[in-house]
Amino acid sequence: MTEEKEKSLNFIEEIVTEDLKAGKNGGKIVTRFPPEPNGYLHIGHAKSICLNFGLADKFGGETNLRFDDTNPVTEETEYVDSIRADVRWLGFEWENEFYTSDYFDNLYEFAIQLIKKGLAYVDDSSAEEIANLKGSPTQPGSDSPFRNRSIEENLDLFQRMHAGEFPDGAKVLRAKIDMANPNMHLRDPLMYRIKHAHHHRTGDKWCIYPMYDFAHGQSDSIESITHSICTLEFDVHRPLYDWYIEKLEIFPSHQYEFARLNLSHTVMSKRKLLQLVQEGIVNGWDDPRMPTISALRRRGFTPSAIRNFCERIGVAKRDNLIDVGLLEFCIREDLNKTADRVMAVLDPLKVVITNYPEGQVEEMHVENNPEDKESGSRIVPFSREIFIEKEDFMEVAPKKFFRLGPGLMVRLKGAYIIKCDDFVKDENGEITEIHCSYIPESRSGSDTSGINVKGTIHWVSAAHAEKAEIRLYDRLLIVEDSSSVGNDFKKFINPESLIVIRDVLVEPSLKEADLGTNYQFIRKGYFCLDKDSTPDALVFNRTVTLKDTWAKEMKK
RNA sequence: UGACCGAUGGUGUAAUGGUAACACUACGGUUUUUGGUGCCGUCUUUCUAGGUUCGAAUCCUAGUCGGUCAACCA
Repeated sequence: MTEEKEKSLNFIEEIVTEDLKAGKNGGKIVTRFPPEPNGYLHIGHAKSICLNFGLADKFGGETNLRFDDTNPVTEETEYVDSIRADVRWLGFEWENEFYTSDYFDNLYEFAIQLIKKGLAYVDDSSAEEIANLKGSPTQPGSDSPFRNRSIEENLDLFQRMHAGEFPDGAKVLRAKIDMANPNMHLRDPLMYRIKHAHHHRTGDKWCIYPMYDFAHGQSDSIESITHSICTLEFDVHRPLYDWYIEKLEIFPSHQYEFARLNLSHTVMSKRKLLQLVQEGIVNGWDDPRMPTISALRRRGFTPSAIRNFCERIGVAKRDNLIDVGLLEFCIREDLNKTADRVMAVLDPLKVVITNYPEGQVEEMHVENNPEDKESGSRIVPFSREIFIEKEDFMEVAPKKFFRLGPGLMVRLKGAYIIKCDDFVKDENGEITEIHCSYIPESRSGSDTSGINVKGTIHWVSAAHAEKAEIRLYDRLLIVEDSSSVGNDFKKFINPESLIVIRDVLVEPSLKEADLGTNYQFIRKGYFCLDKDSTPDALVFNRTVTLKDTWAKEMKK
């Protein structure tokens, strides 16, 4: 019985389904992911990546990775490399790797064609003059004095622009459409500008570069992209996208727009992210507080959790603000099933088990993951002196406190039940040490004591523990919707977005921790080794906390 | 004061003229050697006003609210 429930399609999948049914494009579907290599990919890009590659996967098509590199002054190879790595890490493989700059010759030829058709002209106006004549959304623009040059003159001028005869900004090539069109993008948009700049791929071959609008649709067309998917703000560009394709009489790619991802408690714009990096508010693009793919990776997120998140948030056209809690849910859901459990004590309190023989060490076999029976077990040494969390002991315990306090009993995870007999305070009234006795018959796995305890706590053996540094990460901003505070977002950085704890005590097995392996520190959250870690100085990042209903209860 | 896009629980997303549902959140219960996980349950929804129709979240009209558009950026 393969009774799979028909999952409803998003509106783009519906369009594709209909196109396929109608036999459009010979039953083929080709998409593309077109980042500009001027920054790092973030979770919003992941949504687009999952959409584009997912569509091709689902309908038997192909997806190209195309670097939209038409602006030589902002684009760099460093970004190309990081983007490639991020897309692969997310689990996608592209059919072709292309660059808009691959098409500079074609684009130049397209421009000549439009000039010859009397649909493009060279304008000597300055940027300011062009802006002034453009009008405003509510006010029609007016024609440039250069609008009616002859085809011959335009051809000559454009070729001389190409040949490098003019300085930057002296002239532009514009499409001749309609200066009074209610759509600003149709008011004789710029096609080419002069930039005597070195390009990361074409070097110094060109001194004129095409604008986005004159490059994107034609690049789609050259690659026979059937469904060109972009975000909502390009909706107003679509008439122009179609205009170029129509006038050039080339393969009719079509553009479809969806609402970009907005995530709560963070910023997503490249400009703002760059600001955080440049002003040292975070420690680079992969600072685990950033919403970039590289940061999420470093923080311990998995590709499948991110893909799952992108699936859950859906695809539609209305503006949205996704609660980062959903992303946290997705990573917990994944890691719960896959991450091995280990023990680490973040805020240690010494426990002496007074009736346990001095010098004795027992090797406890502790299961790695109760959710995965295949995961086996590991050995954790137990001895007379151990450390537990300070917060797991209270001198005066409230009624439902299932942990340690005078006379109270708990199970030490994977070991014995202990009972608190006494505790030691220093001159400040601070509890420095507690004394317990253990129940020898209660050893985990062979418990004949018949004692039932409510609480189980984690611990590490004092003589065997490793020291580590732990970095606790939390949401970047204290405001939900960063768009509500605009450029003031830096005033809302969460002061607790990063808390470093040194001298954390972790169980000895973590000495062998690998980069890229996720762990659950029992009762504390999911962690992974950070790249700053060395064999002598372990560093772990907290990916996300565990759900903590007790903490919630205490807040009431 | 123009053009375009949008509006379904707290947050997202479905329902494609025929019983408004799914996930997350919140809250309760249960299980548990993680106050984790699992399982069960509860709360909460069609922007407004007209119209078409036997029947409207869905179609039409108007309004309201939100977003986008005036870079030689993409």
